[in-house]
Amino acid sequence: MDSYLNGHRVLVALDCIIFGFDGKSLKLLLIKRNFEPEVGKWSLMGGFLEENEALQSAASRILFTLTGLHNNYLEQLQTFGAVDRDPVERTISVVYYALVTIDDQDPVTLQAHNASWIDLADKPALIFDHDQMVETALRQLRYKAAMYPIGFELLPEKFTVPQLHKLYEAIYGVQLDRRNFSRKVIATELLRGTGEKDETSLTKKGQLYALNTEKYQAYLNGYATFMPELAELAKP
Amino acid sequence: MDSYLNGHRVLVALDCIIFGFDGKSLKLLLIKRNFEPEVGKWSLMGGFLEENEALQSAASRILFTLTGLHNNYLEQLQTFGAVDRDPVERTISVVYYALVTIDDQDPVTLQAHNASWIDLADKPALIFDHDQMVETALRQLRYKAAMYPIGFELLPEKFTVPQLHKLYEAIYGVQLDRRNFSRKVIATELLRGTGEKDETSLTKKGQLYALNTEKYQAYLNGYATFMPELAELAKP
DNA sequence: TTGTATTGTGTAAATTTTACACTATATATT
DNA sequence: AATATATAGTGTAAAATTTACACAATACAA
Repeated sequence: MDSYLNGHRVLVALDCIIFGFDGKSLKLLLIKRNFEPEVGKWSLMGGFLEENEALQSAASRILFTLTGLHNNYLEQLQTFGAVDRDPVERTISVVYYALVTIDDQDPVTLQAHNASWIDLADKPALIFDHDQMVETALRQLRYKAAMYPIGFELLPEKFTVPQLHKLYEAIYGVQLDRRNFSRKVIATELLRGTGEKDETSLTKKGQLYALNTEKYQAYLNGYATFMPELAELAKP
Repeated sequence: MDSYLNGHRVLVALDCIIFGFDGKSLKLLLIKRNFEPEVGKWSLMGGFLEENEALQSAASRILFTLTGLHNNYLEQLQTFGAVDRDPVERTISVVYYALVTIDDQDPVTLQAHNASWIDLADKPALIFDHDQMVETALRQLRYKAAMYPIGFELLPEKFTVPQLHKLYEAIYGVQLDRRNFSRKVIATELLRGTGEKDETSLTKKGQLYALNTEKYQAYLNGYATFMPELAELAKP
């Protein structure tokens, strides 16, 4: 068998939801389009699947193009396939979401693509079905960040427990008791004390921790659930 | 803008994991292929996306073709996009999973496709990346069935609590305390007593319940989490 | 030195989960 | 008809977890 005859072949788009955290709120990397179609409107970063390119590689390429970053957390979310989702031509879009550290960005690359970090709360309306993609991605992030400690992917290498606490409040949009949260995180044994303190603080300086990478891998492989009670917040 | 020039267009396959429950164990509807490629081997039911057809509609069509059923629980799982996943031609496959009641099947349609219900524990090796699809689907089913009461989609209209209990044990592959499970399910208010009893039982006949559809909708919309503690069993 | 903001530790009440004893119903067997 | 066996259904207490909040420690500014 050489090929499937009579098959209908379609253009495969990829769109990427890029999450970041600035210490206060959850952010999205969005682009104000300086190209067709829908020039002037806001959208996710996207592209098309190329010949001899795996989906995951294509998503990785698109993320790299915009941010200059490799090896970030990048996971497939879902594929959007309404017939008229793109008025230009029938496409399906395979959507990925990425977690990146905002500081690691190359500002020149960002500016070249007319991209900026937007507070999730201030998100403008996006083109096509991109709003729905963001909604789905946030739900998936909430689920994954409860089951696995992937939130760390949004923080710099060294961080304090209060920073982690603010991150999780931002992800779930709720208040979490600071003291109970701290104890729970410490109990996971995911943190390795560095002995350093957060010198940027204006008040009491918190202890800086780094990720215990072995434990982290164990958690990713299902060794235990990171914060099971948060999974309930990943609902419609 | 009339079309995207220079874009690479690919064949979009769809594959469908169909779960069923026979009262004892979780089953998969698999086909022993009587057509090319990979004739004679086991695989999931699949097909190709057609022109002017939404992904969800295509999945629904494929499910209907095999089972004669409409309006089943059918949810998109993930898209598989390795370059060489199909040796015949480069394709990507959008995978859906369905929950159906085994009794509702049309045996003639099943036989025409050479399809049979196989115990999940006895699953033969499948073609291409279909084994991986099944593994991912089972994980997703475990997650969803913990958060939302979708397990009911696998049971007949009227069922007893012990039947539901056996179903959940089959889904998660663990023993769940019969008595605690029963109380927890009753507490969800998802069950409406019918006053009838399970006459097929050889010993004490259990009370037959039906689903409270309003509550069911509420749970699907995030009103509450069905069985949060089971979510932890949805891990690699 | 005092006031304010934040970090970090202690602890008890409330809730949920877990484990298991016991009763009830139906059929088969003696 | 009595007894044995299997499954359905109810009760309850111990264990574990979650939640709520008191209090102490650190850093800087006024």
